[in-house]
Amino acid sequence: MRIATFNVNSIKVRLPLLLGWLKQAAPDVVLLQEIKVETEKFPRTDIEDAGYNLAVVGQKTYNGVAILSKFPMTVELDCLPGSPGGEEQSRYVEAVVDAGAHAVRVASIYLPNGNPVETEKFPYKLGWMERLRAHAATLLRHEEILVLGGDYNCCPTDLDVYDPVGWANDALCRPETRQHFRALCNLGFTDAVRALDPSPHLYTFWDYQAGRWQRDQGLRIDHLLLSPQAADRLMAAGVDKTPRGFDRPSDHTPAWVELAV
DNA sequence: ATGCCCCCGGTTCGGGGA
Repeated sequence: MRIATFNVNSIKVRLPLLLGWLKQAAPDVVLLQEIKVETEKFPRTDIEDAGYNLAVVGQKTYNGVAILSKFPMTVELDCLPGSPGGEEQSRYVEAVVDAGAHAVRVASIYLPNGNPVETEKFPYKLGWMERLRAHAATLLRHEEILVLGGDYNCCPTDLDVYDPVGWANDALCRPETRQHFRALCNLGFTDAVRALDPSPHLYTFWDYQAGRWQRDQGLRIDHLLLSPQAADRLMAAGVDKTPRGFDRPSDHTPAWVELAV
């Protein structure tokens, strides 16, 4: 089973690119972020015609996540548990994919950016990361094949940034952000892409500005975290850079894992 | 040093992204 995560930066604008990529890459499960559309306005039939079942948690203008699956799936959660005042931002959807002999639990995650760090946005991000860690700890007790994938808005180490010094005080690279990400991993998750490829320039995001893509000045912020049961089945993982080079691209490109399921 | 570019809503500009 191949599972990919892709921040599309607007499903409306990216629909042709996404459909072309789905046909070419043929992933079994796709975790989408930043669909930027209300649930009712998601281009459902286009995706279903491409052979995928759908779970959509949208909102107007910002955020929004979805799960595409060639296998039947059951939606389990449409927000991250533990929000103090209810969830107003669509950043989390979780489902169980029924692959016949095995069930695979997946979540599509759009973690808050957190900039500027001197505003309330940064503590909001860290609080969200703490809630994610708490929920992930609960999920691990099920001992399932589990994949938490998405845009984590976190560069785990300096190896994941084209200019670590310049980005040191950014919310994506701050020590607190990295500490929270490590705390999540240290529950027992495997950062699949990094586990199989220690090389630099393993980026998943390149800013539209300043020719960052052309210069390969990117960030690795999209991750697929595997439970021990999923990691034991890890066959391959990587970043598919091709969609970033297409016309009218997202600023992100997909990361993917292949599990022996 | 700053902004570059892109998307959104709904206008020709501001908010947000990372």
